[in-house]
Amino acid sequence: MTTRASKRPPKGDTEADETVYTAILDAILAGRLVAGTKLAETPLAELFGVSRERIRKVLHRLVAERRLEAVTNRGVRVPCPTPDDVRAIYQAHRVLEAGILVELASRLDDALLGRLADHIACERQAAADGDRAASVRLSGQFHLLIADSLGNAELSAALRDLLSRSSVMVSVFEAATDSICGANEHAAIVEALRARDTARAIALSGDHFRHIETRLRLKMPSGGRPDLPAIFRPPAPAG
Amino acid sequence: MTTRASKRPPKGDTEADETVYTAILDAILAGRLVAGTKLAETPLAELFGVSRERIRKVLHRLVAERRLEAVTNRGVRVPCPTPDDVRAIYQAHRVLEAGILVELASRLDDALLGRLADHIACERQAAADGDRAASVRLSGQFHLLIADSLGNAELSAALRDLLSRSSVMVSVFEAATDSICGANEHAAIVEALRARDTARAIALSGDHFRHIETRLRLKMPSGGRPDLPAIFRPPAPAG
DNA sequence: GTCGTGCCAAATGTGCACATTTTGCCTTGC
DNA sequence: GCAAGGCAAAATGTGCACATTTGGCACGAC
Repeated sequence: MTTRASKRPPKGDTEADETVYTAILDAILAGRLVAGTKLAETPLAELFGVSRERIRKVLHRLVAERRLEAVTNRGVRVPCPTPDDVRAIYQAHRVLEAGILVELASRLDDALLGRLADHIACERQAAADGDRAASVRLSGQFHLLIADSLGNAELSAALRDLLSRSSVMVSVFEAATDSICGANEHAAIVEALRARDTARAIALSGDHFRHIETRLRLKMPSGGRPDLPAIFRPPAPAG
Repeated sequence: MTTRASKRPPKGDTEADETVYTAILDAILAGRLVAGTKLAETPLAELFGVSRERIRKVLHRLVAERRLEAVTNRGVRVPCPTPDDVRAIYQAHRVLEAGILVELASRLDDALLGRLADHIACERQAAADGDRAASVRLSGQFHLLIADSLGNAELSAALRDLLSRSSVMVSVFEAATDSICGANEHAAIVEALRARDTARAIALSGDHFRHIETRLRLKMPSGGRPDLPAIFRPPAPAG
């Protein structure tokens, strides 16, 4: 307490890190940062009004979390996922949710069924109101709700990590704007759970993801940008 | 090209990063770094003969990957997982493998069944030879083999991330030394897959993980160290 | 005798300056 | 006119020195 207001914020730097980190991450997740964009350190430092070292730290953290890609001496870029990459993420989500449904079926209670029903009611309400943004958000949260129901932090974290990567939210948005009937598919899954028909719940969940995958595959290759890295990549093993 | 051999290796620094990173990570995974150990920067820098900044970078990377825990201005420590944490990881693995088995059942072929049979043969051979280390290694690789069979890099990475955290390898070692009959349980799972009995395969897999969990729960609380952070943590929600 | 307070050493966090690499552009030769 | 080589500017990577915080320890008060 020798000096009141020192030259610079003496302890608020930690939140400065968080501010920059959150700003960049939000920009990635919201799709404002187009895939392939290079994030130079100096402009970011000037933009946020912080030192370049601080930007470097945040950027390296995002690289470690696989939110950004880094090349030595050539800076970091927003990853440019190929359609196959996105498909792999949806497939991984499908597999994970199948396992979650198996576990969930063994410890289903009325309280959980009620929460799922409430959520679907919210989804339908948003759809009825024509609130596209809310519909998309609730549609994604349905799967998180299922995962979180197990109360396993590792599983929840793994799923969130999967979803947050490769600008999936944008993809979901693209897919959901076509048809907001997702709530019905969600309701069918819950109904199968209520009937203790695990196999049917898994099958419905799988169909649900395959629907999204199909819509994505129809949309993604027709993107406005050339997506050269994907074009010149060796052909997918068709598996 | 002004000076031939400059003061320091001009380009080998990247591999210096990898050397330090690998050394610390290996020490964590192999259990040589006891949980709760503090990793100060200065001693590590002197030990590896590199600058403190390099150590800092590696440490922060490990923190971002959740291999280490960091507290501001108080350095980084090796995480001290509670028995509940370890149990959660095994539960997550169980859930994930259930989903993998569902997917695997829909695209099973003789080649894959053959590879699984070969692997189990290796496991039994190692058990017959009394090679404990090989048995443990092969036992863990069985689950990785199943996951990798789907050819989904995201799933494989998620599983490896799950396994590598919280010194699971040590736990597996502890559990497996009790009884090396794991190969038989693995064989039963493969047999159910061959019979196209997905439900049975999932049930057997679940039992397999529950066996390990049970052994762990019997062993872990009796550890030699006090494990105070775990002791003074609020009681588990018994769920 | 024990508790509270103030100071000192150590460790962490941060900004800065320099070394190295990359890349776009200019010059030069064919 | 075109291509190849080199040069310069910019951007990244790194070590260093300093500021700040933490934890322990000693001294003094009750």
